[in-house]
Amino acid sequence: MSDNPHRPLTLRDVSAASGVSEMTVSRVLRNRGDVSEATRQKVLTAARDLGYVPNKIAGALASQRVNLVAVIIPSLSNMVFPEVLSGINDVFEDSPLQPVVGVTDYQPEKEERVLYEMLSWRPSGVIIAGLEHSEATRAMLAASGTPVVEIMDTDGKPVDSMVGISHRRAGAEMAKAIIKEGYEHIGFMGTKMPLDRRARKRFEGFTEALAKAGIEIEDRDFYSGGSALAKGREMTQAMLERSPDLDFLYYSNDLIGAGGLLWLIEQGVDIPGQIGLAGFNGVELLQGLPRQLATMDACRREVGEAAAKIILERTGEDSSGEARTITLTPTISFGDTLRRHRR
Amino acid sequence: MSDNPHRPLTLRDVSAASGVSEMTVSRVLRNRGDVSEATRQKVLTAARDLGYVPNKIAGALASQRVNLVAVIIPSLSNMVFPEVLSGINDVFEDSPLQPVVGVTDYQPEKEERVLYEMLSWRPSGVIIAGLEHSEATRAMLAASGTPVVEIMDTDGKPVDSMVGISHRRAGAEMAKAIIKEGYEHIGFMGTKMPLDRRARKRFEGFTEALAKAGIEIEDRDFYSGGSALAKGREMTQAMLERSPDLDFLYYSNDLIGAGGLLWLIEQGVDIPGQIGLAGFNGVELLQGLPRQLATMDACRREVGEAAAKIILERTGEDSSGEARTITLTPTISFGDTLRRHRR
DNA sequence: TTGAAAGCGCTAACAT
DNA sequence: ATGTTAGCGCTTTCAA
Repeated sequence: MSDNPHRPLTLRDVSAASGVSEMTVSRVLRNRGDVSEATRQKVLTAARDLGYVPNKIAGALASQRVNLVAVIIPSLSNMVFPEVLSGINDVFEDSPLQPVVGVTDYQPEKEERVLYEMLSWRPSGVIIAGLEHSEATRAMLAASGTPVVEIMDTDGKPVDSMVGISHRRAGAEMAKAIIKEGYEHIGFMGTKMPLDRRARKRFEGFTEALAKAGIEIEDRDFYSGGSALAKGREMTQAMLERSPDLDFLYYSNDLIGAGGLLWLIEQGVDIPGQIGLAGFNGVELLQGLPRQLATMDACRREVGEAAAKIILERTGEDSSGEARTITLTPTISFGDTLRRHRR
Repeated sequence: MSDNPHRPLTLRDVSAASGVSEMTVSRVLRNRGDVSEATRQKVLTAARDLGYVPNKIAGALASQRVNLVAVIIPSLSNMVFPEVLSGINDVFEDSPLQPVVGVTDYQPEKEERVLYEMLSWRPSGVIIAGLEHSEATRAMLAASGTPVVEIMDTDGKPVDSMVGISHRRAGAEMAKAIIKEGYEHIGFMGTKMPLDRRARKRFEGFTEALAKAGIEIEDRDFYSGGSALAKGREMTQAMLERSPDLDFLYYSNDLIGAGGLLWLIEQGVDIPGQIGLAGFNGVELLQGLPRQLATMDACRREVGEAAAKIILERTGEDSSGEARTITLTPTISFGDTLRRHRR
């Protein structure tokens, strides 16, 4: 109750227990330099017996090397980012690097705080979602002295490297496909998230491409909160009551699209004849619906992998590679809700 | 190209720029001790102008205090853990603590590695999923000298604190509800994951409760990989072809249950009259299906919140509170697939 | 192959 | 209210 009952073990303890200098113990534990097999075993045994866990805080301070990579994303509840993370994880799996995740809830101020907090641990790299950041955030990224990869979007100028798709172009491609299939009366549904810049870019690309074909969106609606599937249902019903002439519904994400799809099936609507549908993201989870929703893959896993690889290559011994830009190309999957031939 | 072109800033730089001692700069930046408003401003201005970001590695080493909490979970791709995380995040939101997430993919050896890695950063607390760990993992947890909360399960003996539900009991409760509603010919479908101990405990609780009523599971099947919704569909079809007399299907998770539900609806099966269905998890995402699947909430968010609160209270100035056990009680939601009255 | 000394950037503890 | 000194636990560098 008086003296430290549980002082954490240090190299010194292992050194004492094994009769080997701290320095040599350190070498053994890091597999650095030449150590005789005999002392090696002595040290390893002592460390194991004591249950010694090295202190990376001290190690990092002394060596000026940190194996942490900051990963900053807007959300986890959203199917998309976990998949990016899993791509990152896979690439770092057999490297010394370790991702540390921070979540911003799509709030620029929170992004700023989270980044500051993470930079204070002097990570070896930063992977951050999006290209739009506060002035201060951009300044911190630029001054961080560590490779930065902005992901998920390539419509803009990165601080350093970037990996993603063009959401403008994704929206435009979908618009072209819809037009090509002969649909003309188009409605749009999305989330009420002014801060989701990527969704907005998609929408802009979409409307611009329609405009070029002389088509305008005839109805639109935005939701926030609640279960996406249920919202998709409700919004679809409401929109079709309001605008019964629509022949195509473009949803900003697959989940609300699926809700709409389920409702339309129940109503006995002919899909994709009477009404066509498309979502966005290529959510694998939805394979197994009565019909496959048309969608466009956001290349989430590939984005994560590519970003992690960039950090890896710019962190290696040689290091200092150039800033890179990788633009992935999403492909449309037509599913059963976007017909392939004109009527 | 020769001299450090980008030496990270230190307190010393801020000290020099502001003409205030390092110690006082440190005090200002941490809001500790009395500092005159005048010097305070000088320091803050200098720090901001330089773009100084404190080095927490050095800070942590010097103060022997780390505001990191290790959170170790099996998976992110699975709807359930992100929700636990978000509960944890919320509680830590306005505290100095910061969660750091590690993923084990349900592999005990990976759990061991991840824990070791995280303990080497000397976190202020550990939140780890499950009660079953390797010998070495338990030893590390016990010796960590930091509060440990094992979450999601309370069927077993914790190293320190635990928060969760009894999966045995959850399985048993569902069995009782099914029996009470008059179903007698029961099939089970789940994931082929011997390492998901919680799913297994649910299954055991389920079969034991059935056995007490003299009922045995008449068919069972397990899947791995692929889209859960699609698998639920396929397995359900296969099982009913094999065992056409079944009148109830219990699924180990909501997603495969939803797949089964969709298929049965398409087949025009009378639900819950001819066949009843239930899943597990209370996945909010599924609100919006044509029918609401009966399920049982795993209290994911609450578990995360409670665990974070335990860490918080045991980390506070007073600290050292006792180990705690919190058993949450999941409730059945009957939805539209588990009838409320006997035929 | 092994060891000794110095110091990473910060904060605790003690002056003043 | 501010400054000084020592040292956190490790690694780097240099010496033996």
